[in-house]
Amino acid sequence: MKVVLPDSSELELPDGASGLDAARAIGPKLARDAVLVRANGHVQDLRIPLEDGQKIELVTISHKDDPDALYVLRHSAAHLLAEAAMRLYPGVKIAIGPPIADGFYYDFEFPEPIAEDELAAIEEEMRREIAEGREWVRDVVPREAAIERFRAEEQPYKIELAQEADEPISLYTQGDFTDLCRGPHLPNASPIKALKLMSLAGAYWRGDEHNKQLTRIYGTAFYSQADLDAHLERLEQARARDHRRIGTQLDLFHLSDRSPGSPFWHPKGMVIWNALEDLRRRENRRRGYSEVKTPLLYDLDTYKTSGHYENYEENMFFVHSHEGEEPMALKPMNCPGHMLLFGSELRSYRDLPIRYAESSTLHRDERGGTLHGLLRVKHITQDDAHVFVTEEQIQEEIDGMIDFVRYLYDRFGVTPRAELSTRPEKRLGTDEQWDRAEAALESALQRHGMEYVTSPGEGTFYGPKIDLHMTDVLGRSWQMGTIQLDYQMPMQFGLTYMGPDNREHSPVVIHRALLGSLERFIGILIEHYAGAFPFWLSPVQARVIPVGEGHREAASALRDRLAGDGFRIEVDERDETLGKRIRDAEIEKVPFVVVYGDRESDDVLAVRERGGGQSTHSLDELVSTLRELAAEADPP
RNA sequence: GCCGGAGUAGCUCAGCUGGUAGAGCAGCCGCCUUGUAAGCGGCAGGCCGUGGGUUCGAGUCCCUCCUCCGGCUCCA
Repeated sequence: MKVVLPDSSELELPDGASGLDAARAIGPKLARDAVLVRANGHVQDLRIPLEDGQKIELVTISHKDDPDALYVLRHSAAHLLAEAAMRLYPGVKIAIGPPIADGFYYDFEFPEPIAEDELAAIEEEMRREIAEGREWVRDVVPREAAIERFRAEEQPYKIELAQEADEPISLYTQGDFTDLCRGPHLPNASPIKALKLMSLAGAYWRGDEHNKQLTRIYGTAFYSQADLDAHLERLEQARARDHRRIGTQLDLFHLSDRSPGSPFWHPKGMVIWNALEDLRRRENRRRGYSEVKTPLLYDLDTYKTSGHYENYEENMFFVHSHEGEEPMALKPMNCPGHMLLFGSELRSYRDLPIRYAESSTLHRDERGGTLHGLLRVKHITQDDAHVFVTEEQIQEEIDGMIDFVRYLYDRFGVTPRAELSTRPEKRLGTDEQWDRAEAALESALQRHGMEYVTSPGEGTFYGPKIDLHMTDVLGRSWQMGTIQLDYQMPMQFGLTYMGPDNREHSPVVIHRALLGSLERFIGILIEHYAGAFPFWLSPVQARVIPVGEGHREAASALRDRLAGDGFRIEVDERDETLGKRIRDAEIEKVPFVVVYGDRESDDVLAVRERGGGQSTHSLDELVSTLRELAAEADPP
């Protein structure tokens, strides 16, 4: 048979030859260094027979940054981990151990719980395995043989997996350890030049909290120690951008045991908060939204009608009044209030769409262990709105919202990942309604050139939705905005409008938060900018530093002049050296520093930009520069 | 909620196997009078998260609870 190499040349091989055979046919070095083969673009174990006419590409240890090469390396490292665990902890049950974005993990059920300081010994054992020259042997066996084998080894999780795996079942053996595995794997362990076990965590079998909790060991591996070092360095740098750290450093907010999950916003943090509120309010007004304010507390009947009492009760705060028997509950969402508001008057089709916007505070009693800085809080402020439309208006309305999304996120130079979630199996409404609703969402995404992934079946029971996601500095994905079509809640509240046919119709409601929660959005922004906010968002936009005591008056006058133009200006007249005050301004990421001494006047100002660039400008020039930058808040 | 880790000065962190708490930065007070990323000296600052236990003695060991961190689950 023949296979085609990347340079389009053909290689003649005996029938049944594997990727490894192909490598050997080309040269001994390639045979030694190859880690996997891509056959017609698909990652494949080197031991699997190639097929006639396949285009093959041999990937070697020199492709150390190739995602597939790292994947195989880490997958094999996971098997070494399992082998080490089996040797050090007799009786351990092994579950699954895949490679992941930055490494790998393996889930175990240990006879006794293990502690983090035991990882070092396991890691040492893994190194020993590598030093001993582990090789992987691939076997393909019938299901029953695999089950029999794992039954003999008393590995219940593997038995369960073998019962479900597609036949034929492949097994990989290294040393005296055999694992049920799809592969591919390295031919041998020698390419694993650097590895590190990172952490220990609990993880439920099959990701279901009703199942037993297993112990997960996370690790990572690379083709070189330098790559591992670089990876650890990247993690360290990411920690420096963590919004929790920057929030403290820049005096933006703090969190307290006195009210877990509820940030205390400091004056400087409030500047950013208010800038976002201004943006939200101004754009809402431009786009036909009406701002409303609805109560924070409602009686239980309201939540029973909305369905929250039944479906969301464990996340709600209940409060007792001295009056009345039943508790009230703090709203976890604005929708019930907006339903009641809509229902408070008789509505005509001529009134629609009605767009209620509100950014009041929501409270959600999140499960312990899930809170995270500003990114997961109990005190939530959304740029929320509920839009009541007729079915015919859905398309246009969604289209406007996607345009709105683009406008908002472009302000910050970020691109959220959009996810379209379509009809789940359990759902309300007719197929025709779902067809139209999904089409409306999809076509709006397409029209605005938004990239998106579709998640079939992930919509809510009451309608499809578009979610917007962003990634934090630790690589975790967070939901930001959401646009959800809802046919049900208006009906639950008995909402109607009078149609042109003089009959009552149910409106469709679109739940929509575009930035999502302001808390979360600001958290992501802090990390995105690493605290160096663009001028229009900067808590302090310029700091004036008088060189000596004699310049304080002039510096204050300059501050007053610029503040009078609406800029946020401080004077740093502390009794510190100029160098120290410059340094502090840099650390605080102040966009402009104006040094004022004997050489300066209104005609000649010494302006230092964040990062170090220096220039001289007249006051008028400076003001017009600042004006231009401030206008970024509201571009045409 | 679950697994693992951790709570020491405003912040970042030391404090080995139990013997009465320490640094840097910040703060305050002086000196210096500053020209583009840390001038010098001094002072003050702690219920060692909470409650209990072991011990002659607990920041240190054990238990409870709270909170935080990394995961898992959850996240209309």
